[in-house]
Amino acid sequence: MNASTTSLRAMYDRLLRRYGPQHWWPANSAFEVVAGAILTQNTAWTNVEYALDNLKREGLLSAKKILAAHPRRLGALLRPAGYYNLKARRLRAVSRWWMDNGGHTGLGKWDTHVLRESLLQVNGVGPETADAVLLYVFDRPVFVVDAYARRILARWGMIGGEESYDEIRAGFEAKFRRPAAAYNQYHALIVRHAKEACRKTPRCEACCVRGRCAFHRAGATRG
DNA sequence: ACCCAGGGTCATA
DNA sequence: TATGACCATGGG
Repeated sequence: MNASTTSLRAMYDRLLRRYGPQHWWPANSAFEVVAGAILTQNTAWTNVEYALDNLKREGLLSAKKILAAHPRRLGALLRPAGYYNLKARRLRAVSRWWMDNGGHTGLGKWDTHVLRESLLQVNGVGPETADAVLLYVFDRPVFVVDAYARRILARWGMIGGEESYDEIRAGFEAKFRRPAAAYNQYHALIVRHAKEACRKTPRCEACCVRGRCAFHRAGATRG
């Protein structure tokens, strides 16, 4: 991570001033965050909401109910989120993990590193999903490196863009040591900024690594 | 008709 | 270790 450009603290202050607190993760329970983290993999959040609404309506938004549900039925409810067969399996896997380890109460007592390694053993949970759960479910001070964060850090000149997940994460955390609340806020602000700015300006400063980003390519929008 | 979205796994070389 | 195929829907 290249610190020669803008400081992470300065960018954080600017984003917070511009957008205000973001109140993430949108959910009514800890397990809903876990489910959302799986469902949002490479998927627009609006589609995830449809699937989460389906689960709620059917009373299936808990680890226990998901494990008890027929895989066929679970898949049908997840359909709007895409990859629904895959995600049905992943949701089951993470539900099993959740239940076997005492849910929010039991897992909450674990050391952060141990918790992360355990999450990574679950099929369908990779580094980003694991970090999202650590941060938004268990309030651990970790930086979630999603596609937006990668693009923005590249746009800010802090990374080249080709670095590994763990490299970016470690670099960020080394230069921005804060309580979990700040990492929570930062990640949410990045997503907010990337989405918002990218849809309103011809050459946004949020996600365009060089020149126009994919969203602004000819034909994508009339920007 | 194309492009994209809050990734991860698995097979192959 | 590192690429590539695969997973699939809804919205711009």
